[in-house]
Amino acid sequence: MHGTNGTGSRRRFRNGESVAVPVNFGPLAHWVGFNLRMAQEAAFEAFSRRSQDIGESPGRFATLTLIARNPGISQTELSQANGRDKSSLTPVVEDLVRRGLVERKRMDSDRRAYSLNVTPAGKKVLTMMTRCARRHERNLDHVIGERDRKRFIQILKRIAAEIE
Amino acid sequence: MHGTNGTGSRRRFRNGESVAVPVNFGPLAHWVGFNLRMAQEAAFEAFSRRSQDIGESPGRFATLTLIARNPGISQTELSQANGRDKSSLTPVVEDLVRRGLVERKRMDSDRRAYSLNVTPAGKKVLTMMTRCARRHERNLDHVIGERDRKRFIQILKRIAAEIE
DNA sequence: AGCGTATAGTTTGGTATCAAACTAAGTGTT
DNA sequence: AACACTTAGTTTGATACCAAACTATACGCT
Repeated sequence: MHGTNGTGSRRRFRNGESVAVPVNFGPLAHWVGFNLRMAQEAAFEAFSRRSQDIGESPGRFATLTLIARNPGISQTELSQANGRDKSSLTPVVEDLVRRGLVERKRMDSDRRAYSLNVTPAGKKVLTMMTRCARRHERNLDHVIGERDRKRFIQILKRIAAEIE
Repeated sequence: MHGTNGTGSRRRFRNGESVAVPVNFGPLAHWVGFNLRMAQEAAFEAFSRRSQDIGESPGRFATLTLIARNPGISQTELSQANGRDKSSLTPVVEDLVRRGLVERKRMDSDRRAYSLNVTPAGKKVLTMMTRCARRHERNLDHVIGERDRKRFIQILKRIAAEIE
């Protein structure tokens, strides 16, 4: 950090002197939408850095966890649970299969659908990813504070479920 | 809504009957990162739909507000306040200028930098966008609940500022 | 069985984003 | 003044995503 000044100030000239002037966020400062985005991106970015250490991307993590917890899940079900369009999943699953972390076979009951399962190799990777995610979560917990945590998550869940 | 079932269940056969089986989210259910992402995306998506009504994109909104509140701000300062890379801003500002909502001129003090200002036409658009955003916020407030709102935003701000 | 409709997954086209390389202008040191 | 270094903004290349069009099954109705 040298030339950067976070997200909170800018340089302006005021009677011949360069001084730090705080950025005026106007109504954004009090609005949920804006702060939700900033928080999400900061958290994502932090997790991204962490998961680089084990050579994985954050997007793979939720996907692999959901497959592991729901053996035989289809891609459409998976995409819904994961909150992404099914078309976004195509390259992700392709990659996981190519790397031998996930096995994919046609369902007997519906030959259109695939049945996804985590392989033993996938389970090993998932264990590492989970450890990494837990460290990240501990970090978040620390920022949030133990007594607000539960309530905070509840509100997030309500927003995801109820907003229209 | 017909074939969809939200993000909470999947169809499975169990003794000859197709029944709804809840998706198992495993540790994701209790983790901040995952829920933060789901909430942010739901809120963004809702705001996206709203701002379509007035023919604008959500990304333009924060940008225009920040320029209006900080006349003469430079693109780099703006990108930092907005939490985006400066290169992401190039096409956005280009578009706002092209549509006559923002005026851009070189700074006298530094000929590399641009000085951004909202035009009268831009102010008109911003007024509409703000009204639209306020409706969205009222909706979020309703989901969050008035007594938790302040604390909730505080936590979001802390995450954005303190996570590493 | 045959026809129309619905569904699972892929493909395609477009947008938003970042990171790194680049250009042009500013700053500092000698 | 010459040189290296920094900084503002753009360009380029890559990734992640969505929405709509598409292909192939599957289902439902007659």
